[in-house]
Amino acid sequence: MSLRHGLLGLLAEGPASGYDLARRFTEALGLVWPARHPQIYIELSRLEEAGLIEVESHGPRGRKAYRITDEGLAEVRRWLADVDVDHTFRMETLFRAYFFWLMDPDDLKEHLAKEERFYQETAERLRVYADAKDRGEWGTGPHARAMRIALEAGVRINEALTEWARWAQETDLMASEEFGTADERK
Amino acid sequence: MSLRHGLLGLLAEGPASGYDLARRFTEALGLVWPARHPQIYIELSRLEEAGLIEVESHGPRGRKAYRITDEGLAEVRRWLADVDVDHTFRMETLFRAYFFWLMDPDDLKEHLAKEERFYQETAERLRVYADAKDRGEWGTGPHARAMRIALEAGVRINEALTEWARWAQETDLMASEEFGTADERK
DNA sequence: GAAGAACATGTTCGTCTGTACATGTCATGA
DNA sequence: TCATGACATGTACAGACGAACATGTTCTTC
Repeated sequence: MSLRHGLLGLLAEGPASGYDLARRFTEALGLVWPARHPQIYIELSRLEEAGLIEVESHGPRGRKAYRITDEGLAEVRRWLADVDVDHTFRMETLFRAYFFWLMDPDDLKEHLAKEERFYQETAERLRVYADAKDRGEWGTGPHARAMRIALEAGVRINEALTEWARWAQETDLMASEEFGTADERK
Repeated sequence: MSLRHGLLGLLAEGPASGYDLARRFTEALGLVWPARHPQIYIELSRLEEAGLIEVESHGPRGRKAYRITDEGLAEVRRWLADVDVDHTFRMETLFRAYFFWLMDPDDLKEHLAKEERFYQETAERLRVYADAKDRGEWGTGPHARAMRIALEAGVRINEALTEWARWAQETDLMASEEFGTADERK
C-alpha cells in the first residue's frame, strides 16, 4: 500500500492539509499514482491514529494541517531502504497493444498516431518542467533535486513511447490485410 | 475494468480454460497487468452470463474451456475502437523517486545500481523474445505480430529506465551532503 | 449585497484486488 | 503403491479504489 508512504513522503517536505495533499498528489504524482481525496482523508486518519503524523494547526474552513512525526519519518525511510520495489507497472497502452491484431488497420494507424501525439506532448511538457528545475526555478534543495530525477524518468518514458508509437506505424508488422479482419478460431 | 477485455482478447485467439488464461495473463501480460486466478474465474462466470463467451468443452480434472462468442468479439473490438485510453500508469520505481531525497546517499546509490541491473536484464530478456519472434519462431500470424509490437514497447521502456537509472547515479543532483540527512521542516 | 468559484472535509456504496483457504484430479517416477 | 508436483476450480475475507453524494466556509467580483 503505497498511498501511506506517499503521504508520509509529501509530509516530510513540510506540514500540509488533506486538501493540499490531494492537490499535490494529482499534480506531482498523478501520472504515476492517482489518488482521490476520500482515500487520502481516510489514510490520514489512520496515520494519525498510528502516531506517524499529528495535527499541526487548525485553519479557516475547518482546515487541518498535519505534520510528520519522528516515527513517521523513520517509517518512510524504512520503506525506502528495506522494502523491495514492486516492478509491475500498469499501462493500458501496452495492455491494448497485445490486442492490436483485432483492430481494423485504419483505426489502428489512427490510434497509434494519436498515441504518438499524446506521448510527444507529455514528454515536451515534462521537459519544460525539467528545464525550469535545472534553472533553479523550483529551488535547489534535496527535495527539488529528487523531483528533478523523477521528472527525468517521466520524460524518458514518454519519449520512448513516442518513438515506439512512430515505429509501430512504420513497421511492416501490421501491413498485412489479415490484420483486424481474421480471428484465429478454427 | 480491463480484465474483462483482456480475457476476451485472449479468448479471441482461441478457446482456453480459466487455468490457461491465468497462466497466459501472468506470462504475457503479467508485467503490465497482473491478474490472479480468483478474479479470472469470477470474471469468466460473468462473461458467460453476459453471453460474451460460452463453454466450449469439458476436459479432465473439471477443466472447462471457454470460447468467445460473436457478441464477445464485437465487444472487445468496440472497446479497442471506441473507448479512450487511460494514460495513467502505476510504476513504483518512479513513485519512489520523488522521495529519494529522504534516503541515505549510499543506500540510494546502491538502490539505483540495483534498479539499473533489473531493467537491463528485463530489457535483454524481452529483446531475446522479440528476436525469436522476428525469426518467426512464434508464428507469423496477426496475433504474433501484435505481440511483437507490444514486446517492442516493453523493450524500449525497460531500456529507457536502464539509462535513467545510470544517469541518476552519475548526475550531480544527488551529490550534496544534504541528501538524505535533512528534512525540510522548519 | 449577492452570486459563484475555490477551499475544505468528509460519508456511502459498489466494485476491484490480493491473500489465504479449500478441494479434488491426474500423471510421473521412485 | 505411494508421494509429489502440476493441473484445475473455486470460496472467503479484508483492504483498496473510484464515483457519487453531502455539507459547509471563505474569498472575489460584480
